[in-house]
Amino acid sequence: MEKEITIYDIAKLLNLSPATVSRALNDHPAINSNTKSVIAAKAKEMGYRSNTFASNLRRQRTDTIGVIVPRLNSHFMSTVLAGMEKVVNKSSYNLIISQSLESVKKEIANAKTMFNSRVDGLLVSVAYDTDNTDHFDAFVKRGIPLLFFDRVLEHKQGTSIIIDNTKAGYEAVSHLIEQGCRRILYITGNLKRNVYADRLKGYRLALLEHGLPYLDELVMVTDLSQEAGIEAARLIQRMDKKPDGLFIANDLCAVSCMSALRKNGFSIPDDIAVVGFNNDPVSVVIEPNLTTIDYPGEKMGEIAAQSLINHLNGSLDIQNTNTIILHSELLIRQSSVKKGAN
Amino acid sequence: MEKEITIYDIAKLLNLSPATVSRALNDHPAINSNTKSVIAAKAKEMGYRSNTFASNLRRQRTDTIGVIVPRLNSHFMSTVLAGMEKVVNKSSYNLIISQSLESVKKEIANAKTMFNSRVDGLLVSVAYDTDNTDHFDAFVKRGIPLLFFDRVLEHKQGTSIIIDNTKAGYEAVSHLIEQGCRRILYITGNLKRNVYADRLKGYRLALLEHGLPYLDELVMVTDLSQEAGIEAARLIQRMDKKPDGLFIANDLCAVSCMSALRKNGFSIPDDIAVVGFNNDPVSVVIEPNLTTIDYPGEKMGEIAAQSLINHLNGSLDIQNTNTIILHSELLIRQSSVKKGAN
DNA sequence: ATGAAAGCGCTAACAC
DNA sequence: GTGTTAGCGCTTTCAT
Repeated sequence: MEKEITIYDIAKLLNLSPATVSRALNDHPAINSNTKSVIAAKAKEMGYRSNTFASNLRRQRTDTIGVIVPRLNSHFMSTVLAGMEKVVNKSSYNLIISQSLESVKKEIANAKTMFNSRVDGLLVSVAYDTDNTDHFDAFVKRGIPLLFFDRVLEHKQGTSIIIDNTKAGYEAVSHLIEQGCRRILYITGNLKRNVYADRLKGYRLALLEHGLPYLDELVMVTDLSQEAGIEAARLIQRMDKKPDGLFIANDLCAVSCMSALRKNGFSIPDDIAVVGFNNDPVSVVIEPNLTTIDYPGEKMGEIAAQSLINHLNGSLDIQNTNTIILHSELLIRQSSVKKGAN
Repeated sequence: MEKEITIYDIAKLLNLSPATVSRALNDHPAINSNTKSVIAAKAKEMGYRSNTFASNLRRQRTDTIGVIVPRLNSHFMSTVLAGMEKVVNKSSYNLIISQSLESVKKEIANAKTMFNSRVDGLLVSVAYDTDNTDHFDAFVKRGIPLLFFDRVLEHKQGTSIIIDNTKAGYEAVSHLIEQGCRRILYITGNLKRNVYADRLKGYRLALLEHGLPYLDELVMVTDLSQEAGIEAARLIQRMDKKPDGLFIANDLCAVSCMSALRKNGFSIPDDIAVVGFNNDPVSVVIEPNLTTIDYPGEKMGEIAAQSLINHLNGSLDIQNTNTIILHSELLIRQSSVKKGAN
C-alpha cells in the first residue's frame, strides 16, 4: 500500500518550504510560475492529493453546499439537481445531497448532519409533513445562509424560489372549465405545503370567476403516490355525482389515476378530463397524453445555487431578497380536450 | 453570530481535560457515566458540534462511503440507494452520492472527487461508455475497497453484485417465443455494459434453443432513452419484415416505444408483443401493462453497502469474494400475451 | 519570491 | 477514571 504524500514530502524533495508548496498548489500569485510548474509536476508524479480535512480545519470553511430534497427519484427533482450541479461545477463549491423521503424526522436528521458537516450554505425543499423551521434555527443562528426552493416555508429571513402555484392552479382549472367541466375534483398533497395550498387557491379562484360553487367534497388530500391515484379512481367510481374534470397536483399520480379510471370504463377526456402537474416524461407516454403544467426545474436549481454562491461570495445579500418567482406554463394535450368544446 | 464551541471550552467550564471531554462525547467505556452525562448536558447547552474535519484529520479515516451511479432519477437506482441508506444508517458510516449522467468524463471527475474526499470505500455502477478501470486504480493502489453493482466492470479484485442478466434475457425471449413470436427485435443499450451484453447472450440462447435464427438486423443499439423508444418505433415502421416481438432492455424506453407504435396503428400484443426490463412503476400505468423483468434493487443496495461495511470492519474480506448474484423474475402482463397462444 | 512558525480541533499513546 | 502532550496536514501572518 502506498504512503500518503503531504506537502512536506514535496517540499523536502524540492528543497522548498511547505508554505511555498501550499501556495504553489493553490496558484498563489506571489509564487514564481517556474516554481509552480516544478511543484505541480512533482505533486502529480508523487500522487499527491490535498487533504481536505486539514485544509477545511485550517480555513474554517468547507466550500460545501448542502441540499435537502424530499425525493431524488422524481423527474422534477433530478432536473433541479442537474441545474444546481451545473452552477456549482463552475465554482469552487461542492454539493452534498440528501433526501428526506418526505418525512420530517429524516429531514431533521439530515439537517443535523449538514450542520455538523459545516456546509457553508443550505438549499432546502421541505418534506410532506414539515411544519416548522426549528431544525433550521441552528443555521440561522450561526449565520449560515438558508434558501428554500419549490416547497418553501415561511421564514423571516432568506430567499425562496418558487413558481406562482396559484396562477398555475388557476390556469389549469380555468382550462378545464373552458372545456365544459362543471364538477372538478382537485387531488392534492398535504395542504401545509405552499405548492398544494397555492394551487388550491388558484382552483377556488377559477371556480369563483366562472361562477361555479366551491365544494369541500371535491378536494381530495392524498400523498400523491401512484397508489393514491388508483385509490382516487376507486373513490370516484363510488361517488354519486361523479366529477367531469380532475386537477391532480402530480403527473405520476394523475397518470395512475387515469389508467385506473380507464380500466373501470371511463373515457378520458370525454367522461372525465384530466390535468396533471410537473410535465413528467410519463405524461407523453400515457394515452391520451396528459395536459400538465410545465415547470422550470433546471432553471430553479441554477438560480437557487447561484443565489447562494453569490451570497457566500458577498456579491449579493440573500437576506434582503425575498422571493424569486419563475414562470410556469400550461401544456394542453389530449387528456383534457373535450370534443364538444371549441 | 455565535462563537463556535470546542471541547476546550467545555473542558474549561467543567474543570476537566479536553481528553476527558472527547472521550465522554465518544462514549468511551473508561469514562464515569456521571461525568459523561454532565459533559453531554453542557455540550448540548452550549450548542457544541463536533468538528468532523479535526476528527477525520486526526483519525485518518472519514467513515464515509462514496457511491457513483449513472443517474439518480430512475426508479431502480433510487431503490438501490434506499437500500444502501437503510444499511448505512444503522452503522456509523455516511454516504456521499454522485451521478455520472452516463458520461465517463463525469464519472472520472466524480471518482477523483471521491478519492480526494478520502472515502473509506466506494460503490460504483458504471456509466454508459466507461471502458476501463483506470480512474479507479488510485483506490486500488491505496487499498480503498471498491465494489461494483449492477453495471460492473471486469476487475481483478473486489466484489461485483449483479443479477443473472443472461438468464433474465433468456426468460424474456423464451416467453416471447412461446407466445408465438418469430422475429424478435432486441432493443439494447451499449453492449460494453455487462447488463446489456449478457441479456443479448440470453436472447441468442433462447433463439438457439427454439431453433430460430439469430439476425444482426434484429439487434438495435440505442441509449434506451424515451426518445430512443420513439425512434425505434419509427424504424420498425420502415422495416420490410416487421418484428412480431420486442425485448427492450429498459421499461422507460419500452413504454415510449409501445406508445409510439400504437399511435402508428400497431396493436400490442397482437401485432407486436413487448417485454421490458426493470419493473419500473410506469410499467403498470401503460396500456396494455408491460411484461417486464423484476429486479431486486433495494436488496442489491443493502447487500452492496453491507458487504463494504463488513469489509471495512474486518469481518469479511471482499477481495476474496467474487460475484454475488441476486434473483430476478419475469412478470408476465398483457403487453406480451397473445390471444392465439396457449 | 520564499521561509518560519503557530494553530485550526480533535484523538490516542502514555502516564498516573 | 482522568490528565498531559504531541501531532494529523494545511494555511497564513509575519518576516526577510
